[in-house]
Amino acid sequence: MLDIKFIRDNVEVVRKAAEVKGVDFDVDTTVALGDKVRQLQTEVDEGQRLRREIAEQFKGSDPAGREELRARAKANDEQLKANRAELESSRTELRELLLRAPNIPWSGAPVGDGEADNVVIRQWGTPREFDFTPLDHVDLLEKRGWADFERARKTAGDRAYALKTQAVLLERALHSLALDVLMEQDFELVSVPVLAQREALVGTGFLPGHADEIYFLERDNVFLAGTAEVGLVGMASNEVIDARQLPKQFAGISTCFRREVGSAGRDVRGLLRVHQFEKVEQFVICRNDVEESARWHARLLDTSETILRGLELPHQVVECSTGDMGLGKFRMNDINTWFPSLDTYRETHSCSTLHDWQARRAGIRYKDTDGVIHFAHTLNNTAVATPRLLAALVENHQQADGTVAVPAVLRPYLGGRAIL
RNA sequence: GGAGGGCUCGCAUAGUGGCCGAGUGCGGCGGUCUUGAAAACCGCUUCAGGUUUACCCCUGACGUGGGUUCGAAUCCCACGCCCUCCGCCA
Repeated sequence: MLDIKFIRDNVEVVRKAAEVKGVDFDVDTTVALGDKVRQLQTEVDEGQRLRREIAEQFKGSDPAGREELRARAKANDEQLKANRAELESSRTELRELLLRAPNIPWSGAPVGDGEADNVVIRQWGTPREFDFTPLDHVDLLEKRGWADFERARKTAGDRAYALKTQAVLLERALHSLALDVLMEQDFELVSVPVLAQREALVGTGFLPGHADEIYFLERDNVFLAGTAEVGLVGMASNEVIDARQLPKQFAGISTCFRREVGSAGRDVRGLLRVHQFEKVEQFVICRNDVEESARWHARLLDTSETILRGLELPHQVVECSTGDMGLGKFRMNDINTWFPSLDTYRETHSCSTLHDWQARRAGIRYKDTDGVIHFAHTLNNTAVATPRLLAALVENHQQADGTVAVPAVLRPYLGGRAIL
């Protein structure tokens, strides 16, 4: 969400942002509606002032005066009621528009329509040369008895999976590693609720606009969150934080649910794209300062890269283009990890800076040392998301006999074993 | 699911139709005093919208929404949430 005042003062900047992000946003209508709301607000304020004035005169008036005051109050109330109703509907309409206002993207982001325009900005490691024919993760996991897809589908339907035996431990090891790395960096560990009310999803920016991608439990009027970010934003929402408590760093761990309707038929094999997965998410609330949030962006990205280096997984960091980054992002960097079976890098992490776009929706504010209240900046990045990363791990570290070499950083979580 | 109690300024509370956007205590912030600290004393201490360079000023909010009234924290209705007990349950 953008401030209506900002839009009013930066019409062309906003228009341009909508254009490069490929989103439909009517700047002129929004500004006009904003002016209308302002006008109505002034009228309502005046009507209410008059109402008060009449009430105050009432006590000191004689019976005839009181009759007159009653009549004046009645006439004023009718006008006031009409204005109020119009103000409320206009406000609602304005908010609907503002919720679809694009954040202004970073000037360094490649301008383009989508993923194809993303640019690789750095790379770590080189894809391994196998001296045997490597299996893809599905074959490998099934060969070892580490996953059962077919039976899982009996329960959960398409894209379902069940991890078994060593894969269960390996998945937990990945999350434990992520939590430990983040804890060392003073992130507060939070296991967040995954049931989310509509407001929490509006606050994060997933609604309106991405309703199709989110599971909704109609009977209870709740959604299933697609990321711990929802829970973390929800927990911070509508609060004023003491500036001295910033930055707030959270490591949110949760199960994540995604309908994947837009990707029907894509990545249907194995663990690449599933409806339910486990993720440790980095989330930061910091001051409304573009330099500070830029530093945090770099740091969140570095933490994920560090984890991947520790896991000895070749990966690329990508600068996402304006068309790929989404409505609310200022800047987005994906990390794509090498998948031998696909002969390509696939997204395993996504690091985003939202400036105050999200904080404004969710009402995340802080009181500065001078007493002024500001909307905060928020950022998020994946630390570890399984089973996709698990699939990359077993594919990259498989050996000819079907065993999997365990990177040194994971061994402490697996009883010291070097091979599974 | 059943029964009862409750929702007021960070916390605890006062306030049953105008003198209440709201008192008191605690906490927090600033100051006086002090070598420093504590104590004591003084002052400040919710958020949002409009207007404004700023100050000021105006308006709204006592869980939410409606109603009664010239006037509602206070009366009425509906809803939400919290707590306690019973039942069920990981």
